Amino acid sequence: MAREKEIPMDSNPIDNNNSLNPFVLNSFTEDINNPMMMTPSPKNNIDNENQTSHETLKEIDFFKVNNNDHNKVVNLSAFANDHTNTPSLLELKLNSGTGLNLLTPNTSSDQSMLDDDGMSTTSEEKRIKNQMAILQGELDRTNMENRRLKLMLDQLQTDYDTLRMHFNKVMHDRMVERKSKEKERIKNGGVLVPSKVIDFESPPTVETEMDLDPSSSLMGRKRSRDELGLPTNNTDGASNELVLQKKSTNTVGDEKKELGKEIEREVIPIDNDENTQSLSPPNSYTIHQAEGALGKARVSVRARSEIDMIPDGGQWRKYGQKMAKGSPCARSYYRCSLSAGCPVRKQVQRCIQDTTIVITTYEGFHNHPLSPKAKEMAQRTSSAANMLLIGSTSSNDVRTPYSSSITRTPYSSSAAISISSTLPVVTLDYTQPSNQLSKHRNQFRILENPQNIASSSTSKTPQRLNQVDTMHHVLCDFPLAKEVWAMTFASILLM
DNA sequence: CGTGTTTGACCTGCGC
DNA sequence: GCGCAGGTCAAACACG
Ligand SMILES: [Zn+2]
Repeated sequence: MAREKEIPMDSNPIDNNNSLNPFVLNSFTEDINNPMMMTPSPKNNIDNENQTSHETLKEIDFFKVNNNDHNKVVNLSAFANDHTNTPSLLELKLNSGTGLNLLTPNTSSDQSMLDDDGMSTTSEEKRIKNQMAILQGELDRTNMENRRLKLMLDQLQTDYDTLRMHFNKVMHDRMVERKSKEKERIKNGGVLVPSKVIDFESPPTVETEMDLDPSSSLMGRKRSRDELGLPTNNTDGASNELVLQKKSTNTVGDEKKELGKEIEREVIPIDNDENTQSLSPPNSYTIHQAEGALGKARVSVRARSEIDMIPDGGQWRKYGQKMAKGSPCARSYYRCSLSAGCPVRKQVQRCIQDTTIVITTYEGFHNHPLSPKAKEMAQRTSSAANMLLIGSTSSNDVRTPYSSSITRTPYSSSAAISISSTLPVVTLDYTQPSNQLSKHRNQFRILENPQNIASSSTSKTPQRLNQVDTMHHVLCDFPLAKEVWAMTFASILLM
């Protein structure tokens, strides 16, 4: 079969460093049975490219969407040189989504035809020219479409940046306000905050100390994303500064002990409008973050995976393994080995109830920039999402039926994932289908001080197990832009 | 030889 | 103080 060439569809490919997911105008739907469909499979395409690298200078994947969504998939491969002046042959195949399925004879075969005939007929030339013209027209159209999509991407990015900046500003204002309030409250003695589930559809109460104004926020210290224990997200527009409120959750007697040891972070809903949920954050969630004196942050990720080590772009060195009590599965301890002295650690353990679920818990902040690989991963789908997507079989589509739930446990349970102490854990749960989550929307929970819980349920394993079971309690939903919010939650630890 | 894994020993916090 | 369990250390080992 004659060698194929591909036409450039866009001489201005989207920068791979684009912080948004590199949409891949992926692969045509293949029709193997159609002899006219000469475009090879993606794999073959790559092979072909390797073989003819001098001809096919560049292949660009613009958008990558759900593999199951073939109708929306367009795959464009392109020469980097100016195709408009390329007299050589062309195969352009656009899939059914565009209604295009254009194919012209191979150059060589054309040439041979001409040679065979000696003198080419004018009609033949005209036919070819017509086809070229048609192709050119389609090319132009496709280029226009590419530009339009790229503009949309840029616009999205811009909007996101703007929103983030606004969010940061509001958070900062809140922070100042809350700090002063907090000082006063500490002066007067702390008040215990009971565990409570708040329904956002109910009117807010003063008692909850939650600010339900979507535009409101709290604020905490911000840290470089590169320091995040989780793989950082380097998306320029994704420096999601979330909200933090430092609470005095204890009685005066325990105050000294607890102060500086625990910070409770509350994240306020940005947008509760269902119509804008594609870019909306979870309605709300709260996060206990053990930090302060310990300087630790912790995020637990639940994802279905056959392998224990979910590829998160990080470089980890195993330093220990233990058989957790009551669990047939060993728990592994890893330390970041990207930089000497990096305090970031992670634990990997399979869930007792469902051994297909891998629970990975990250702790601490990196003291170094992340590896290019980790950054790249973060740029593409965000590292968090990348980890989370493991279980959903390779789809990068933000429209996957999987949602993540985010919750936090006031302390780690030995049943599910046991990390020392009573430090709370932020849990990203990507093991449940979204339809199981939807009913819990608009809910979040304020949990009481971990210390209080721990002391109130002393060594009661059943309760602990129960706690783990309810770890699935859904605090938010990610109907569309789950990657965005995975990044957001990953960056919680930056504050 | 550098890096990562394995694994028994050791440390620490907590409950009794 | 003792025992238990989680977490960490570090020597031995494996591997490229
Ligand atoms: Zn690190």
